[in-house]
Amino acid sequence: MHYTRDNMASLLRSHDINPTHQRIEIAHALFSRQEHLSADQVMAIVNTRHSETSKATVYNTLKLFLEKGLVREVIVDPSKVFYDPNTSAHHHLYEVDTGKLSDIDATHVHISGLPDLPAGMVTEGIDLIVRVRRAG
Amino acid sequence: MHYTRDNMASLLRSHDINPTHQRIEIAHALFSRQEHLSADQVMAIVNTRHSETSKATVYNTLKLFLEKGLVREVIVDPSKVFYDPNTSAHHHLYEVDTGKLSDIDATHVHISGLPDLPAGMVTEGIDLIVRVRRAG
DNA sequence: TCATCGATCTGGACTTTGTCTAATTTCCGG
DNA sequence: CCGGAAATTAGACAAAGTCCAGATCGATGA
Ligand SMILES: [Mn+2]
Ligand SMILES: [Mn+2]
Ligand SMILES: [Zn+2]
Ligand SMILES: [Zn+2]
Repeated sequence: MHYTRDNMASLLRSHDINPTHQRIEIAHALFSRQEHLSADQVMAIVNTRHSETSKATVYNTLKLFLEKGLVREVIVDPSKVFYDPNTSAHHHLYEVDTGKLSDIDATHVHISGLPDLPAGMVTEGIDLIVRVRRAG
Repeated sequence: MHYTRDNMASLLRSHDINPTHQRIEIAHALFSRQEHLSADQVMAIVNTRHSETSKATVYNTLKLFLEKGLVREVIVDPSKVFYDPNTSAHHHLYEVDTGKLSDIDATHVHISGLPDLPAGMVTEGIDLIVRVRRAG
């Protein structure tokens, strides 16, 4: 599977998102890299060649992608949100010095002993973040 | 154990923090409530009677408490950091609709199968956040 | 008591991230 | 082509947090 802009259009349609030029570029930025990007980083990538997409559209589009389940939010840095094209169950390793964020496959990770949820509540997600730093 | 201001002064000294009026008030706000508070909330509590403590001091003091290990940061809401007077190992339950944050005792929670850390890295902490919302 | 001086506190300017809105542009069916 | 809905835009705005130069505090010792 190649992350062409045509494939991005199909991906968007399959998530019930009308594929526009800007949405395709933003999806392409995220999916072709398979990295965790902030809104600012997406903005910079999308506007490298020439300015094409406004700040408002970048924020609106990322929120739309999130609602439609195309991407996931990662809240780990107190100053900005990261958007994650990987929506399969996984956890995160965060290097606090550098801000580098990487995935931890969830298939071998087991979490047990969590208490029952409060009545009438349903789990939206379980985020596990391993914060690491250089030894010394 | 009563959370008097005198006890706050001792607590601060035991963490190598010079106990000033402002620091005692801020510590008292956190420890007497045993709640997760944002900087803004601390500011409001400390200045209820009459304005005593500036924004800069609230932020500086919370950062100092964090460095000295007196409180812990909880990063769960994309728009603000929460400060936690409970520094024992525990996890968090976050109600995404209301913003309500509560503790999950870690003694019965087991996490297994995490991969080895990258070489030269040491764990600073493992944050487990259960995000919940109203069913329906 | 009083002067001194390092530590602390302060107002307010500034930055960054994100939101909002009214106006414009694009897209598409008829 | 035309009309309307959907999408995009610039830029004003808001909230959280940082920074700094100057004011203040409070322990010390003359
Ligand atoms: Mn282009
Ligand atoms: Mn008071
Ligand atoms: Zn990820
Ligand atoms: Zn807690």
